[in-house]
Amino acid sequence: MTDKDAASIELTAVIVAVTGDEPRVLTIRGGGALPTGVFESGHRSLQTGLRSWVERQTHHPLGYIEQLYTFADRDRMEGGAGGRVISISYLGLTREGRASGEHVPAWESWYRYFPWEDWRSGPSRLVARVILPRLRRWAAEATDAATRRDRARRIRATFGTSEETWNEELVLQRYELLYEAGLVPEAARSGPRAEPELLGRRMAHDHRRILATGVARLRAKIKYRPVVFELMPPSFTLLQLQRAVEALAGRRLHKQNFRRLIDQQGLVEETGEIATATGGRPAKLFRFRREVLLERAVAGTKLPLSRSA
Amino acid sequence: MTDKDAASIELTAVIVAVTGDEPRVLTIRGGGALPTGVFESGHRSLQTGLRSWVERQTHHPLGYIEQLYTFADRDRMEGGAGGRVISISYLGLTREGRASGEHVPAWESWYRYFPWEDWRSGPSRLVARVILPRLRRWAAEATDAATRRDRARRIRATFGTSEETWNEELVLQRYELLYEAGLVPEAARSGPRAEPELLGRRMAHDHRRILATGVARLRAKIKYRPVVFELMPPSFTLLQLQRAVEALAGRRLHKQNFRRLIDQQGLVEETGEIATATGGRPAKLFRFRREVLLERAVAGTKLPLSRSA
DNA sequence: CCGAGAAATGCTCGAACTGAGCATAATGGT
DNA sequence: ACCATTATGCTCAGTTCGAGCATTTCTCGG
Repeated sequence: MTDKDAASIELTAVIVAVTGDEPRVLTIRGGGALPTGVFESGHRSLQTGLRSWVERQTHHPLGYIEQLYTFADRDRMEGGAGGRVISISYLGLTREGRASGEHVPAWESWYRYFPWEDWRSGPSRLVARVILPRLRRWAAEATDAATRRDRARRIRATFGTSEETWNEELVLQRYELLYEAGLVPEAARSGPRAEPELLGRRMAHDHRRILATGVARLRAKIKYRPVVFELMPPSFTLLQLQRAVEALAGRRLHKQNFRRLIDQQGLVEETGEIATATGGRPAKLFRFRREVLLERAVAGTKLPLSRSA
Repeated sequence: MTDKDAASIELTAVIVAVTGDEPRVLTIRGGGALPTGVFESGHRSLQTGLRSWVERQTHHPLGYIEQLYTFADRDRMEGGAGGRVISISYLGLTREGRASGEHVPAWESWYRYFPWEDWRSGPSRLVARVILPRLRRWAAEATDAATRRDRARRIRATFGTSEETWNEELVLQRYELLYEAGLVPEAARSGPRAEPELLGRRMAHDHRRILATGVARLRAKIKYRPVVFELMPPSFTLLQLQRAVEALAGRRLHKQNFRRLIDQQGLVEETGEIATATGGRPAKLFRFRREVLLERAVAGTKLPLSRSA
């Protein structure tokens, strides 16, 4: 390779936990950035490089990890030193611990960065009162009629038109639409707006985009893989489990049906113990049946297979 | 960044088409490698870099593209020149065209690389007669009892025990298991075996692993996104469509139910024309309703949502 | 001790979806 | 005209899914 084409590899982590019914993400610099570090020649693999960075910066051990996405078209060549930056991001799940370190690590609710993504108390008022009006203005101000129609369509596709059509997985598409419409601070060329954090707290570089990617991936994944359990304590009540899923999905679930779903899947077993007072009738405690991760690689088909010939 | 930590970025493409009821992948060097190139400082983005490489090497235009995975722990530092290689892979879908170029591009059936993945004519005989016996021997030869049990479990989990438990999505896991068991040539330290290509043709570097990743991703994706249509001609019969899906999934589908599924989803519309003689009664021709890609971001939930409060 | 409030659990019911397969309709070939 | 082959329509029963009623068990304020 020639020096000209060499790149520096940056590892960025989206580490998620759920505490107090809130989905949290591990941040540094007082919530302004995700844990990040350079992939060094001494690291054995991407994963080990990432683990060592996160642990160095936050003193927090990681559990489950999966690769998220690799970004390269990021437009910051500030230093001018030449050479581009490739950013490889990972999604990690863990239970919140006490993070510490010189980089001021902290667990922040991810809704602080995407306040419009929380529909747990019904349709987001922020979407209805602020975002949609502004987006519609943006759509209307296009000079080209085709562009206007296309913008309107994208607004409809990503933000839906009602609680039934809201699709909680489109986190990234929504963020990118807001970005394109110039409604998030990262996109504004001018100085800070007069509305601090109304449309979510900004983060350094493209970290908010990476976070959106992580949230979207996790919201999709909880539907077909038993990953929520990575975020739960060793034993928990079914309501606690439901609250964790709701925190991630940003939506309320039907209690009885949620329970039916869980035990149909045989993912948990009773510990035999009872949760002391949770406000009403005491609840049975359950634990995750880790064996299922080994038994079945899970996931069912959706194709109409035909029986053997 | 210090020079020591700089890396060269390699782009690798898994380009897929379906022709003659076979899933094909675009290769170079006579089928021995995937189209690859260095991500140069002149490329605007990863995607454009990839497109330019593939088009230069194969003279073939690309349609749909998505990022697959980023590999770094590849163990070839042959040149010793220092600096590592990061390999960013992409999955592309297109219709087969005449590829050409100095690199000898060619469309190869992907089952040439993974012959055990084709179950369209019932349970793979290769799996039953060759693979499972060898894997079981490998499992049995472990000295540690726990290792033996674990190997047996992994064999069961990835290869299943019958046609009903075969999971076509586990392409990567199966390849990696075979690799670990030393059954694929890439893993063998010694020279070529006496069984040319019995367990699939080998490819340069880790290209077969990348291909496995692509096949797995595509097999998963056809179930929840209308991506097959990227591989179809402008108009087609429902049987052609079914054969394409079967080619990708490596399994036979139930004809009537497949049709029901397709039109329930409203993905196609009649062109009004009739296919001339396909061996039996003439079939209606259909076209993909591209609008659906815009309308719905698709995908349904699986969470038991509760109605508005 | 009594009644209200909050949760935990059990169950039911009808609508929608799925897996399998029977039956009939068109064509080309022998 | 009969056969092989593919296209299409429809049926039927088993399962899954969305909603919601009914009961059970605790805690807490009076």
